[in-house]
Amino acid sequence: MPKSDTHVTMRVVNHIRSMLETGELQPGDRIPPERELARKLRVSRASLRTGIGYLAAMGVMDVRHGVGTFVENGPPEIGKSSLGLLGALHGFQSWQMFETRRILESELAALAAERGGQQHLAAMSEEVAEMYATVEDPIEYLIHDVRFHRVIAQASGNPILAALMETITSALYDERRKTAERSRDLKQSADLHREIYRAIRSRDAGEARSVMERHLTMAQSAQDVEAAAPAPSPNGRRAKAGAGAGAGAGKKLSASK
Amino acid sequence: MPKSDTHVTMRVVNHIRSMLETGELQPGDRIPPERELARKLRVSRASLRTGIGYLAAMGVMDVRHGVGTFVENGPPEIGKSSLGLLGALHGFQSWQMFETRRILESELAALAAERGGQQHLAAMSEEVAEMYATVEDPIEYLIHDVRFHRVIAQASGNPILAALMETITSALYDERRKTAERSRDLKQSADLHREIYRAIRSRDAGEARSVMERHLTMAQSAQDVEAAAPAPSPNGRRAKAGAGAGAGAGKKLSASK
DNA sequence: TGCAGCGCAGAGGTCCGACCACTAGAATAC
DNA sequence: GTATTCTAGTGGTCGGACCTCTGCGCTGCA
Repeated sequence: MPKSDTHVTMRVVNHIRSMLETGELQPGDRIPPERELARKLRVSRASLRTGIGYLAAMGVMDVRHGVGTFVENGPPEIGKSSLGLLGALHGFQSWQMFETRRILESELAALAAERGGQQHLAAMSEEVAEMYATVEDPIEYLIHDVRFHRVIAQASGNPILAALMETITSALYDERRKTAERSRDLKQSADLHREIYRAIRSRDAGEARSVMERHLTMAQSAQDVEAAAPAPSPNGRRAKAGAGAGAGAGKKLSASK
Repeated sequence: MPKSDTHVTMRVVNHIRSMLETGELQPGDRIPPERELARKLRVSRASLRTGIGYLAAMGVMDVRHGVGTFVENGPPEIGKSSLGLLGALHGFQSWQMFETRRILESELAALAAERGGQQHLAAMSEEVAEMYATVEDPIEYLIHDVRFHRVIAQASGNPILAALMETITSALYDERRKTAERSRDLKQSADLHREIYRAIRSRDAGEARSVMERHLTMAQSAQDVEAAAPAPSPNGRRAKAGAGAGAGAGKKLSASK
């Protein structure tokens, strides 16, 4: 962190922070224009922008060119866009991301079984049905797959865990999407999701956890196999394979919103 | 985030990013002075600083006033300083953080039991001994407590999980420190840590997981009690404000650097 | 009346050039 | 030899000009 409490830019961050804590600023709210706010806080516009940029980088603010700056409204995200950079820097491996995901989601499923409400169960059921309906369309299938897992995260009642899962998942998303196009056995995958749903519905936390773990373990090995296999000719994209000493982990994950 | 590929500031981020991926920049390396780099990239110094600020906010760069800008060298950190802001924004609850920590650390302990090396076991043993030696000094004890958990995280062999744990832990650190001063039963705590160590040493993943979970559950309830009972300063809101001129998220905790 | 298009106002994005503040190491004084 | 001061270099802040984007009211044609 390049800031301390003596830095001018920190004055901005602290100001916004306190406004957040006192509820003076609510999610979705718009903050005053930069020029105006800068005058009010007695800082230059440049410094103000530094502070806002810091907050934006952390997913607290949402800056829209030509429109204004708003307090982030969507679900919490923790370092979502940073994982790619960090991965390149520290050489995160694909298996480490999968392992993390497996752990998080397994516990998420267990918690969902304990705390999930009717609306969550209904949403899960819906997504499972959609998965069965799209077993022939990998792209569409993936959408419902992601949504299913997201509902579970919400059902867990722990937004922090949900945010962490979202972080990992989005980093893995690009790779998943590449292999998704040639996925097989979506029927089998849908069956597993259905099993997870049933375990959660019957409030069986242990079962939910173990089935989720089985599902993700299978998904990982499936993807490993498909990623290692030579990329099909019609698809120009090259599977990443094991690059030598380079960072072998998440490369390009979307940073746009 | 507020950037897309057309933005000038993104050119900076992408440039650094690619230098990271190709290994042209290594952790600890210093990047050229702002004025020079700005000229080289054909962007203004202001834009360059915006990009660097973005990277710094994510823990990729380390900017030191009067010295230079470096590629972060220490262990990976994911959104460490952001959790406080996000918490204020989305209203994270203390129990949610504890729950997350319990889950992460339990699995971390299990993985450490499976993969921990001799050096990790030695370090754990060391910290346990130090804990016993400082049962009368809560402040000192806490240092070794934190270090013990950190060693386990390293021993897990999964830097992503370790980084997530660090994120949660540092967010809890402030509260922990406050109650630490009036902690009792440190002997009992040390005993539990010793149990964890022994489980890991004997490669008993299940035992390590369950003891760790027990430890953290106890720690949570202990802190809840202590935080609720003696309230020197009655403020209705979450403990956070107060003391120093600058609150800020967890800062002085890192060991290396 | 309907609506496609123009144009303006306001917001963020970029740039410049000057100056301030901090750090580390060299130069100096004791 | 050690303590102090000076200085070069680097990030931090400033303010003010100008660019670009977005939203929306106004215009003008069908």
